[in-house]
Amino acid sequence: MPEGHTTHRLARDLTPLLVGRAVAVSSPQGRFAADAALVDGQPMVAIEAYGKHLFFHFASGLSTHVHLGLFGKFRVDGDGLPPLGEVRMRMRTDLGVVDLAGPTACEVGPGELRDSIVARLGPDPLRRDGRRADAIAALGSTRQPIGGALLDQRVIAGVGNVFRAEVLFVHGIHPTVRAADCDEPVLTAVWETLRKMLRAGVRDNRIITIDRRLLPRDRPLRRGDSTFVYKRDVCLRCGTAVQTVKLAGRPCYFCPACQAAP
DNA sequence: GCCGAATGCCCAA
DNA sequence: TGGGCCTTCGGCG
Repeated sequence: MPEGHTTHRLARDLTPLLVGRAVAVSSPQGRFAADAALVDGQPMVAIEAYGKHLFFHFASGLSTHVHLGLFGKFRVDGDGLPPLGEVRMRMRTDLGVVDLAGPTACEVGPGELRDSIVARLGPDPLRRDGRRADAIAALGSTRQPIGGALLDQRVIAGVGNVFRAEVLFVHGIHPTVRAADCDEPVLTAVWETLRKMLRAGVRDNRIITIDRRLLPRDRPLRRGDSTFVYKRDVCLRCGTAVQTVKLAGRPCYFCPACQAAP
């Protein structure tokens, strides 16, 4: 379930297990073996989340960069679950074992690696240094439709296909509206809603974007309802058939009744 | 067993 | 813009 909230939650959860301890790093599956050797046994000094990227910083100045992609998963041992699959990276401390399977990226590099990755990212609404003004400037100066711009990690880091659809729904914005044509107060509100949604995602460790205050009082909620439009057949608020439009190469769900066409 | 889809993204044309 | 890659899982034979 990797959007930006996932990395921040992982940073939070893994910190007490790994940070301040010597970490044995290995690659049972093998593909990460050469890189693992570069940091094996070193003390970890910090875990950093930036958008959908994770950095495990070691005392030597080297860091492991991880991007989960669509399928990557971490697992902490001790819960007796079935095997995770091919374990690309294993980190072991005196407190336990952390396994990583299926990442898009898992590599060790110097501080410059981290900096070059971060340089490609826009502000992260979950970080203290995530500047709203930077996001608004980027949205205001792109020719992209807002539904495309929101998936662009150079504009805002950490937004994925669920949050883009849901935030546009909340503000009644049709995904094909040009970002630059939205008024600044609207873009400001979009940023603030994303921040709220992402924070809730960190708290809940899953994406639940629905807000009862935005629904008719008599609208029944079913068990499992977690979004207004994302991957739904009908709009949670009004029942109109949900449509999709391909933006940034991926289907963007929207309600044609609640989100007025441009 | 095979196929397609899935909260992502890179790269070649 | 399309294909490839990372992996799992459910639906369909």
